[in-house]
Formats: sequence, C-alpha cells, structure tokens
Amino acid sequence: MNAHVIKVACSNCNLRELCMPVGLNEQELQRIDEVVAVRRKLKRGAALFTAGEKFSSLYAIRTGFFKTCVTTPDGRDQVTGFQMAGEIVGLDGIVNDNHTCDAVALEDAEVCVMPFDRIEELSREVTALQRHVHKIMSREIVREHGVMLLLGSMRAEERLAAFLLNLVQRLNARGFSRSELVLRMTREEIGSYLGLKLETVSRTFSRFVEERVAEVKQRHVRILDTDALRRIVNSQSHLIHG
Amino acid sequence: MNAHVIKVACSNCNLRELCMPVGLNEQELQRIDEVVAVRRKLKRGAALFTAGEKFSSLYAIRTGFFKTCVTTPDGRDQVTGFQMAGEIVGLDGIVNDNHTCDAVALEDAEVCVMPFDRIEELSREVTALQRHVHKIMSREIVREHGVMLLLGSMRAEERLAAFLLNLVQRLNARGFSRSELVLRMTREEIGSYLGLKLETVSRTFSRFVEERVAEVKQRHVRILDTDALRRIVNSQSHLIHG
DNA sequence: CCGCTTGCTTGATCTGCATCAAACGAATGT
DNA sequence: ACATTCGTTTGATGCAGATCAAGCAAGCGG
Repeated sequence: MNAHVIKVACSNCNLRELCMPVGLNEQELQRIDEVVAVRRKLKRGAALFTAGEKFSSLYAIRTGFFKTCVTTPDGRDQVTGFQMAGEIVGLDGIVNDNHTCDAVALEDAEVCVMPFDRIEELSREVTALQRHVHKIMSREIVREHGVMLLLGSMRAEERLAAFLLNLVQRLNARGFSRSELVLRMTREEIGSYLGLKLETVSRTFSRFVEERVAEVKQRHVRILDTDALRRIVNSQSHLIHG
Repeated sequence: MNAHVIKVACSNCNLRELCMPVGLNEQELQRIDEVVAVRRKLKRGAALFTAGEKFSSLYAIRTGFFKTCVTTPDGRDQVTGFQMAGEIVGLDGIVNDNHTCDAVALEDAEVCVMPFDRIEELSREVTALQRHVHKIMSREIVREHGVMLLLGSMRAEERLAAFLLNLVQRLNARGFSRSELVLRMTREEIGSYLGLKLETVSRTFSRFVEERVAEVKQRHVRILDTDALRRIVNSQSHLIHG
C-alpha cells in the first residue's frame, strides 16, 4: 500500500512553522519528531483515506494538493475543501474512529503520517502541541463557517471570487505569486465545492476574463485586479433593496 | 453582566453524559467539577458572546436553545447552527483567541461557563477529557460537512426535511417526542441556516402539510410521516437524468 | 501521426427559488 | 380591550443558475 515509507523528522522540516507549533525549546522539538511515524507518497487520483475507513492518524501534507469530499449513499457528492502543503487532513475521523469523507490527491503528493494516539500522548506533555492541535481544529471549524456563508448567501460571481482570493492568499503564504496560480482541480470539483455546476464555473471565469479581472487559460489563472475581486465578494448585491 | 452566577458541579448534573466523558472514576469525576467555573443565565435574545469578543471559555448549554451566526462587514448574515441542552458552543474562538461568530439565546437559557485554560490543564491529566474535547471538535467539523452538503447540493424540500429530521433526532436523544417539536427559531433564521428565504421556508412547510407529511401550526410541528421525510432527503432528484 | 478520452467553453432553454407585495394572525404592551 | 409590532402565509412575477446540447482544445496511448 505505502510504496514509499521514509522515516523523517519535523525538527528540520521547512514546513514546520505551517503544521507545527512555534516557539518550542530544544527538548520539545525533539519530542515533536516522535509525532510523525512515516511519510507516505500518493499518486495523482489516489485516496489518502476514504469514508468508512478506520481512523488512526492525522496527515500533514508535505507536497501536493488534496481535495476532501463527502458522498451520500444516494450518490450526492460534495467537495468540502482543498488542502495544500502544511495543512492537516483527517480531523473528521476523530469523533467516531472512522473517516467520514474521502481525501484524494489531485496531484502526486507526499504526506506525514501522524498517529493520533501519539499526538494525544505527546500533547499531554507538550502544552504548545496541545494548544496547537486545538487551534488547528478550531481553524477548520471557522473555515467551514466561511464556506457556509458562501454557500448560503453568495452569488456565483462572489463565490468564485472568494474562492480565488482564498487560494492565492494561501499560496502566497507559501511563497508563491499573489496573482498567478495553477488550479489543481477541475471545473466540476470547483463547482462541487462552491455549490455550482461546472458550466456556471466556466461561464463565471469567462465573465472575469471579459471584465479584465483575470486571465484564464484552462487551469492557468492570472489575477489582473485583486481589488475588483474583493469588491465582487463584498458586493452586497443581495441588499440593494435593503 | 452576569445577573445570576451560581457555583455548581458536573458530577451530579443530569446532562453529564451529553457534555462530559463517560466512564470516569470517582477521582476523575471530582476533578471534572473544576472545569465549570460558574453558570450564567441569559434572557431570550441575549448574546452569550459576539464576534470580536475575547475568547476565554467554552459553554455547555444547560437549558434553552441557541443559534450561532456569522456576520460579514457588508451585512451578510448566516446562521451556522442551532444548539440545545448538552451541546457545547464557543469552539470558534480558540484559533485566534477571539470569537468569530455570535451565540444568541433563542429562549431564556442557562449555560455552564468552562474556562478554556482550565479545560486544557485538566485534559492534560484526565485522558478521557482530552479525548472528549477532541471528539467534540471533530463532531462539529463533521456536522458542518453535512451542512455544506445540504447547502451545496440539496433542493429546498430536501433541506427542510433534513433540518426537521435532525432536530427531532436530537430532541429525541434528550427524551422528547420523535414526532412533535416546537421550533425555537423564526422562519427567517431557519432560512438563513438552510440558505433559503423565509418565504421559501414557509411555502415548503405548507407543501409538507398539503402532502400530509407534517402538521404545522406556527412553530408547532408534528411529523406525520418520518419515512416520507427521509425519502425526500434521499430523493436523488438531481440525478433523475444521471 | 491519428484517434480517443477527458475537460472546457458556449449557446439555448427551462425552472426553482428569490423578489415584490399584500394581508393576516399572534404576541406584547398600554 | 385595543393598538402596535413582529412573524407568517400566500400570490404574482422575475431572474440566476441549472439543464440540455454541441463543439472544441489538450493530453495520451498506440
């Protein structure tokens, strides 16, 4: 199953400040290394875990890009998030010791496997780790609030603008351009995440191009006017008559 | 601010199995009592906390019914959840030490105030509490996945049916009828939660009445055909041509 | 190089829900 | 008991996005 399994350390990982607490002393840093059991490589399209699978570990993404999605028995499908390097996936599995969604690599990827009982054990001793785990889970809750707001009250243009702004912001935090990006997912996956059909996503991209807000060539996107995107998100279009 | 402040213990609280871990020994039970600092009473309409407010505590609902909602600077509003006795609110505040949403009592209510640093301290010592805190946060993440699915891919009828089924299920777990309930929130609040306008909520209720699926008199709802509701939720209406 | 598959774009039409509007019922305070 | 306010219901109309449909571009295997 795990084609490549490599034992490694967080203490000298350049993504540490993204997925691990900061301000640890020497001793704590060494203990943190115990959190990661192994690394695991995944091919594009492969699932890191799937709904129903036994939960045992959280995963820190080292390289690559993931989507998480829930599927109902009747075949409905909803992308619940896109995750990139330094982000943690698997939190959904804690509550019932089973994963409730799939995590799928959208490109070749590598993750750090962190057995959850080891995380719990260590976070009883290293306060900063305990706090960090709590923050990560809380952050996910807050992120999902944002998605609910988006799905519940935004129009297609606003949704896609918010989506793009969020993506470049996160990419920028990882040293990438704040105006240029390559989408790792299909129009259909974007649509699923945003509660839109793929045709609507495509048309909305085209409208952005017409309005000179962005250049879009397949999955290559160059944002020409970030402020315009921000204005679109805060358009209050739904309140014109309020 | 806190008109009524009463010191109390979890160990003899009849809601303990809802908001605290089970299977604790005598000693652990006593320690758990330290988690709750005080209780706090709220009048209908009062906010337990609001967005921007400093985070310090989680709250276990003892009596009453709450909504949580996020508001954007441009006046958009989204109800992110409804909470009842035994449920925990405030998890959103952990990540940035500030609350990011409002929690408002929809009827006179009482909560147990649990200072978060005390929770963290104690959960370093009581493994069952640590596990419990993790499960509560994970459960919230999973719940929100469900809401995203609902908002992203369900039709009005399906959303309202899912909403009703979820409410009675939770009420039933608290000893109430599995067919009769009193809504604590307005049509507008239901609509905000479900991504619908209040008129659509009202019309959908009327349709349920026509179809003899439920009786609805203002906020009093009697479910006549639970299976019909379940069928509506799993209708696959969006896949007829798939 | 070609043929195939997969993903994307664009057009035409349809529809579910929003919007606008009005009236009604229930709760609240005087 | 009454007026006022707030929440709800119901009807008429409009529109954003879904659906249906066709063609196109890119990647890939043979």
